[in-house]
Amino acid sequence: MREKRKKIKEILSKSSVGERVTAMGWVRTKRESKNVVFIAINDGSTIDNIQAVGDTGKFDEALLRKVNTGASVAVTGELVESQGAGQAVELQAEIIEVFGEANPEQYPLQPKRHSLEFLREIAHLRPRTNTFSAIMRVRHQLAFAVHQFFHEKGFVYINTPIITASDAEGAGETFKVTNFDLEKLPKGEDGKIDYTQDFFGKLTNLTVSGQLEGELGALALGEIYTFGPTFRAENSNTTRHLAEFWMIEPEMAFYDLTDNMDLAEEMLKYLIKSAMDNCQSDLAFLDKRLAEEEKVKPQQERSEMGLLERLKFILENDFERVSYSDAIEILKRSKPNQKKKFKYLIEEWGADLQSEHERFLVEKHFKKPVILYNYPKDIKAFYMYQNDDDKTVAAMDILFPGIGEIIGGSQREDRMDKLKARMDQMGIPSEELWWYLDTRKFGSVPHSGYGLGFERMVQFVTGMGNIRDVIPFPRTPDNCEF
RNA sequence: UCCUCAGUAGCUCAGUUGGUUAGAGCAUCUGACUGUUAAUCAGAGGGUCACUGGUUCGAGCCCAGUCUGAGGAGCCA
Repeated sequence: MREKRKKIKEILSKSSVGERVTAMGWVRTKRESKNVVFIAINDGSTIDNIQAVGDTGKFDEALLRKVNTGASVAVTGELVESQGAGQAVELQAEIIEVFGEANPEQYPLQPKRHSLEFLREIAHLRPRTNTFSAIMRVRHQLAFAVHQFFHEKGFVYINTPIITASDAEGAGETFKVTNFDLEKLPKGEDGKIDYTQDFFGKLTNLTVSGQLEGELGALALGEIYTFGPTFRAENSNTTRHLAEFWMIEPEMAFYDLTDNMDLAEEMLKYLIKSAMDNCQSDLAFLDKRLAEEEKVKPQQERSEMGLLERLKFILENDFERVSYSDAIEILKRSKPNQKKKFKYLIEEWGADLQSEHERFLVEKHFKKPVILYNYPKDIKAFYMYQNDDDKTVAAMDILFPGIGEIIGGSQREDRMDKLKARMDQMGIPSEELWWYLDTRKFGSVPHSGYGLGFERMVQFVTGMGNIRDVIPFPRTPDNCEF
């Protein structure tokens, strides 16, 4: 008879020698010699495997033949002190049951190192690897910590719509939402598609940001946040872009830009600390993984700090806060600019900062996270608060080493006349956003908010170089498998 | 979308100046082994050299196109 199943994490941390337990999970490796068989089992509850040991003679040969890498099993037996090195305790197997076999000639995951590119092609199985199960557990911890952080601060979690009609946010290309028969689109007399016949009676798309609706919440509940999926139909093929990603967007009434930066920095540190406190074994594994990956790289490309070191460094240091104008001065005087090493040279105030400039500031100049604020209004969105200098808006971007922009936010323009004027200037149809403008018409208050790309955060904490490896099933141009 | 690089066994890769029958490690299978840690040792099987066309007496290698992947850029979180 088997015992009630215990998770391997519990067995390894809470069970004591002499206890009879049942572990269930997937076989990582089986090592067999004449008299003894060792089975490493993992159930996803922890990065660590439990080693089951069995006397070969006690088990049916046909049964043992089914116990291969990838097979799912239940093993019952006494927890004993391990005779071998590598683990403190092991399971002395009395009963071995096989739930599902995994044909070793066909099962793609071998007990060896696989490339991340190969694992991406088998995304349905990759959570069974050490690396991906560790990433997924850290991802969970970070998501949980997001809710915990805002909850502790009295923020209200609101769900903003995923289908929206406003096309005015200007945050990139959208995916259309329709129930039209695409083979037979209804057309008006002018030959254009007649959206009044569509499901919502107008053109709709998947959300590119919950911010505008989030502001509505903040201007009633005080402090809110959203945490939901976001969709961008940009044809971006980079290590930090997805067509479908998760974004955290807090929005706070009575916060100015400084309050906004303070909150963002505190939140990022809270999330990192939460992962470090609760995912020690996973982060230790990822730290080692990254170190091994770096070893192969040429000296120049190696990062100065290991993963854990880097995370600790973030916790212990204040982010550098630099105005856009100061950043431009620093860049102008910088070596790569003087020696014309930048692809885009910084010549005058007003230039948009390219990745190479952001990387220089974060990775070379300050060597720590940087918050850039007060950007030229012409390179930023219509809803940002217009500063008195008439040139800049109260925007802020938080830049992280290796990731680039992890947070983008601003104090919002709360003055109706200023907002309306800016919308007209930038060609944003204010009729469509009548509900947004209403919040400025009735009881407007200073308020701020920002957006955190969740996957970029997971990337930073896990040390993964490609954003496609920190989401279970990545959606990118030309790829919607699984 | 643009630029660069790559595609050879299930996986990771080597393959010389274009020259006979395409190689290794791991994985798999068979056997050996009294406690292994990605076990070890011996042997075996495994290939549309991404695809299409071209050059050549001869192409994995050269040329053109296509597809796929990666890195970078732009866009951004």
